[in-house]
Amino acid sequence: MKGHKNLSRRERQIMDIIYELGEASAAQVLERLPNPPSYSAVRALLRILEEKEHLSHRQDGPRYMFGPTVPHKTARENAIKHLLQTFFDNSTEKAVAALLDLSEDQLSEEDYHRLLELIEEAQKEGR
Amino acid sequence: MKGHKNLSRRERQIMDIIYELGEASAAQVLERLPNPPSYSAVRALLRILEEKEHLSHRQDGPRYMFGPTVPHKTARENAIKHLLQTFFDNSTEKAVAALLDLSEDQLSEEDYHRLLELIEEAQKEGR
DNA sequence: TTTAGCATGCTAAAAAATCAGCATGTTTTC
DNA sequence: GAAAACATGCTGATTTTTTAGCATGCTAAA
Repeated sequence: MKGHKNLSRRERQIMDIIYELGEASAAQVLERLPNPPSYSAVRALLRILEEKEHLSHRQDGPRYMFGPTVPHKTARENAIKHLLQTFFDNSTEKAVAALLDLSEDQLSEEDYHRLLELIEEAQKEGR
Repeated sequence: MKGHKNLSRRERQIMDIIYELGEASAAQVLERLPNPPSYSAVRALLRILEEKEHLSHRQDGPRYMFGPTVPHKTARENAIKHLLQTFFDNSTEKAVAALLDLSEDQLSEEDYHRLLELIEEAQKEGR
């Protein structure tokens, strides 16, 4: 019953923002929402997400800061799995290829070096 | 106004299924939907997605086969961009690392070899 | 301490999404 | 060729989502 799969449109948008920021206040979320609704509406959704246990909050001075219930790493993994299944036929290679293709222009010589090391290390550990 | 961002829950589930399969009939979609609704409901949603121009159909004998309007490659790229931004701080390296970490067990010696080649090639082309 | 600025909780209305049913047409099977 | 199986188009009702508004409390500044 859990997972991102059962979130509504707005709920998902909000979760994405919070994953991106790590944690966020209602105002921060509002700032980044496309077609932003009222401040009230955002708070209502945050409350709902908290009821569904996708978020929890801590008090930060006068305001609430909302963060994900699921650890960042877990959420990441789930997101990757879903991406692999939906678009890459569960092939790690295809995904890496697309990733490289997409960011080719922005990668420096050193970046490539680090990537090579990354793979060599993974290879060793795999033994 | 486009993009996956404005899709409702069911719409998104359906689009994911269709991206995964390439194209699909109403029956195929129904088979794979979590908490599957009626056949009628699925068809209604497919019609809506077609109105919004996320899908189009072709006749395949007696039935309709629905496929994405946006080319698979473009959809992929958008999905990756979104993932990078939401979970990886727009860092290709972090994403590759997570990808390797996730599928470590399933990668053979040869797979690693191909990955290395992939990166070396990208590096050359980048010059 | 009084006031202005924000914050929250709660509620109810408006809008959108989701669903199922019926009428109908076309293959396919017997 | 009749019937069963399966397809579509369309429509209207239900449910969920999304929204804004109001009452209230806390913080900080004048």
